[in-house]
Amino acid sequence: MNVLPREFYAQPTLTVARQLLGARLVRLLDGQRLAGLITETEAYIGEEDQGCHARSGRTRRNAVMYGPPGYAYVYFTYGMHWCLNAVTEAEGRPAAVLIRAIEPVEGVEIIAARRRGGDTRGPAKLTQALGITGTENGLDLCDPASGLWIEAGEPVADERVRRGPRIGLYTVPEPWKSLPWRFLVVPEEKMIK
DNA sequence: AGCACGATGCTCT
DNA sequence: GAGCATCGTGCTT
Repeated sequence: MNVLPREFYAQPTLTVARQLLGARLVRLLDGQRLAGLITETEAYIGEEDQGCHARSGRTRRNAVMYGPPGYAYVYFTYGMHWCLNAVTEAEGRPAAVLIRAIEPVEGVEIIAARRRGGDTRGPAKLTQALGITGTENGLDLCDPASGLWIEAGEPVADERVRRGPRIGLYTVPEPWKSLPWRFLVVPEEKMIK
């Protein structure tokens, strides 16, 4: 067990988003250890980022983002979905990395049962698979006692990483809408070539 | 394989 | 009252 320390999350958000690829997201649920390797992330950086939930300043919803790094920011959206972020940078600066996809590696059968077909590619799909809801908002990702944490994984080489615009920011103005702040691991089967 | 759309309810103005 | 950091379905190429 090699839990990522708070200093890791205190780094610039783009660095954290890139370095989280390949890391192991672990969830202790009903005494069972569920885990997946992170394969897609997005960075949301400060009140100046018009795609960030903190664009209009601090509210009750986004308060965790203003706190110290290494905590879980879990928000509710579209009337039915929960999404998981890791808070980054110094306390007082609202920034976080949205975890958009994982590849299940532990508790695969349980994950498959919680998610039809075991599909965990999608920010609301992985939270459903791991049983993450508003209850987990504000949990310390650096403390396994919280039941939700991230461990160091296999480093992912630059050749396997793609960057692009963040997903779903339909009404966000440029340049924020198009900044390449999304990071994803190219699937093994598509690497041939 | 890709696009369009409806579901559904919390959060903030 | 408007606006979502989405997902599943159903229909079109």
